[in-house]
Amino acid sequence: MDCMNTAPASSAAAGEPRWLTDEEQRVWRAYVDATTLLEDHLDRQLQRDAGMPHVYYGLLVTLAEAPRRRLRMTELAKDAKITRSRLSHAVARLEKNGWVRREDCPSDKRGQFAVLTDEGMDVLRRHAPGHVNAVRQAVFDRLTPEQQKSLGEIMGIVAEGLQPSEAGADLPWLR
Amino acid sequence: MDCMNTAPASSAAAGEPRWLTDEEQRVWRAYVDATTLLEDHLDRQLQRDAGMPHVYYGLLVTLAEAPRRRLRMTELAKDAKITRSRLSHAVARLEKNGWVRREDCPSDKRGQFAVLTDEGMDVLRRHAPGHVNAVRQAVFDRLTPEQQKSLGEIMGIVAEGLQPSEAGADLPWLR
DNA sequence: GTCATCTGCTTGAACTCTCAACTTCCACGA
DNA sequence: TCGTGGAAGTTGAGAGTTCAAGCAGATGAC
Repeated sequence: MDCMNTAPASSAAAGEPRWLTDEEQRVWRAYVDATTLLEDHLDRQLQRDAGMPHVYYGLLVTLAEAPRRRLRMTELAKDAKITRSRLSHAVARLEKNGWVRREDCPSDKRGQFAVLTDEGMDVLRRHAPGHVNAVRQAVFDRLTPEQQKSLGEIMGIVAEGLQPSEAGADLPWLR
Repeated sequence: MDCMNTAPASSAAAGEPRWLTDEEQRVWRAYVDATTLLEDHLDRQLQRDAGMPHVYYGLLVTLAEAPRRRLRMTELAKDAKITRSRLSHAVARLEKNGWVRREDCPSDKRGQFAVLTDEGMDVLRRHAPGHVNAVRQAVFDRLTPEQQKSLGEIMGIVAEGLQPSEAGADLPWLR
């Protein structure tokens, strides 16, 4: 049985679901395979060379790009597309490494800044080339310019659809 | 500083790395965001409705598609693009749920089959519609046919490049 | 002011994943 | 018939993630 494709013998109560066609299924399989392999590949590369998983590296990059190399926890979580809980644990770990430090927010006593330390910046500088290289080899070097453009558009659309409403985030009454 | 883009002040020893252009960077960011959000979304949906993460669901699907609903552990790991270790743990868990059972391989005493049970099949039948629906909503309903085709091609290329040499797997002397 | 509610962030427990052994068995050559 | 090396699979410990609960400070109604 093909559980993405074939309709079950007896149709479900909630109306016949729209199964994936064979072609859609091939696309989906390719997507799942590629993302699994790639995330695994990058995690392994960064873990080996820089001693942290890909997500953590992304956090450091985001901080490096932020003004004064600091971001409120919630902001950082939003940028990195992870939960605040996950971020809390992650920052705790990065703090142990000395790559990030927490600072209290003066204007809101509940608030915390995650701040990239100089040491964290160094780690980034040291390992950025290796990471970029891995990304290049796995993705950009294999795609034509048109495919790269396409990929960007497609992923933009998918991300857009899953964002907790980026646009209109300050217009909650419209949701 | 922009650690995927900007060259550091002092060039690295191993030759100047080829940094990502602004455009490449936008594409990569979109990719990471979309895949993070989507995997998270699917994990959450399946965890809530079916009580298992997306990867585990994928294992059940793969087994369901296999002849006699069974696959050698190594085969299953290869199909699902995960390590044998990870699979071992996963199957242990699925076995506890009664969705998969292990069987000895008669021709190779080291070998194990993972077999999808009837109960496992039922779980799949019950929750396939919800999952397909989630995938549709997040991906296919948002893309034009051309974009879907593109996505399939691109992901195929990326996956191909990261496979432990699918083609030539039986020609190890060429590696 | 004060109470209820909301927001920002953290915590601990349960679960999952990784990595490096380790066990068992197969294959093959001397 | 031994080894010896490789393959199949598992294991345990440590790291990472999730989920629900929790605390403390902000906010708004009255």
